[in-house]
Amino acid sequence: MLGNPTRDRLAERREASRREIVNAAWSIAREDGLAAVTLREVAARVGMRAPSLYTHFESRNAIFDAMFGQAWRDCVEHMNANLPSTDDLSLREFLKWNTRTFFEFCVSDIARFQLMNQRTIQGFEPSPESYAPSVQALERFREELEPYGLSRQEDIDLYTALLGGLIDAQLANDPGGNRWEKLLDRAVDMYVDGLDLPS
Amino acid sequence: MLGNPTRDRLAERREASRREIVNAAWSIAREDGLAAVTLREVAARVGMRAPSLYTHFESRNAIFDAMFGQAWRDCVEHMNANLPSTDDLSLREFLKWNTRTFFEFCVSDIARFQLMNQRTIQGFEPSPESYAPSVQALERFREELEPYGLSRQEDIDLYTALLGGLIDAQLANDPGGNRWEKLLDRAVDMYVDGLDLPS
DNA sequence: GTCTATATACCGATAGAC
DNA sequence: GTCTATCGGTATATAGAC
Repeated sequence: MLGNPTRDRLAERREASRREIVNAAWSIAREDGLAAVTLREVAARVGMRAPSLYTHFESRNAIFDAMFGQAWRDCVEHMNANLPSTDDLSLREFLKWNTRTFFEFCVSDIARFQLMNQRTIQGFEPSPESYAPSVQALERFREELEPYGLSRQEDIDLYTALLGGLIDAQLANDPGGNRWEKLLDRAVDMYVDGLDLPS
Repeated sequence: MLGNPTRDRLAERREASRREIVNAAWSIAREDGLAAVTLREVAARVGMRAPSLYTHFESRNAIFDAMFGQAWRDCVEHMNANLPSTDDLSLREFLKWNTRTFFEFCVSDIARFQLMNQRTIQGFEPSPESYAPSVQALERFREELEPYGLSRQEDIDLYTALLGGLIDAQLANDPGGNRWEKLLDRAVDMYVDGLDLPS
């Protein structure tokens, strides 16, 4: 039955409705936080009543699940869209690029960051499908570090803690500012200088 | 009227009730998270009905406020109780002590850490009185760094981001484990080596 | 696919008796 | 100071008409 035009149109409309619902959920989350994403409010923004959402999502958490997957796909896309012009970077230069690009993606949308990296919605666990893009992003990062000889788990753990700490501090203590953003290059220099890479 | 024995006993009983309520709230938070701290559940654990709590606290957030203040007072106390045996420490040694001691305090109680350092309860803002101990803790930390010549805001910001990132990573990705705990000394070495202190 | 109506289960907070 | 009773609101989710 693949290629049946009627079914294609139906599938398209169905997918469009899901997209519209997810977009409405994002707009609420950005304005009033993730907790404010209620079925009533989402439905109101797409011109529906709350129960109608169950036609498109099986639960409220299923909406968060779609948002979670999209956030990480967007993150990968954002990294791809901002690749350095040359691929002949030193480790230091690569990490500075990675740090700044990921930092800016996270800081530009607090609600998205909370959904991606914190556990702010109780009872929500991303499904394996939605979790996949985040695993892919981390795996790709590891592969990019490999040529530099940076493959020890402790080295990578220290970097992720440092990067996460900078993002957290910026969002928690100076949202909209640049108090920690301006420390990014220095932080990477400090990190790289402290590395003891295997020959 | 100070020293009136009747009034003293009443004040003591009143304070004991408040303590009991706060303790019940902590036990709920540790077991099921901060969001599970409802007036009904707190009341049940102290053998009351929910409305009776209003005799001791003017609102649910007032309970969180008391918890917030207590958490930071306990933090200061924990740091004091674990002071190094000698006060003749190098900056490196001092920061290693500070990092480990604060890290262990935070990691030992996730709910408390979330209340202290994250914004997980919407609509809750600590009162000035409850906020005071946290300001005091940070101010004291700055004073302890001063003799080492470490007083630039960027230097301190980088340290707080690093420390917070390590704690966050530990709690989020390896709760109960030591994957980031074992990186603490290395992180401080990296940080101190990267400092450029003014003569 | 969307609706109305409702089920079910909570929540924080208040009034007023005792 | 604690209680019962309740207010007024929230939420997710389901049943069944259209």
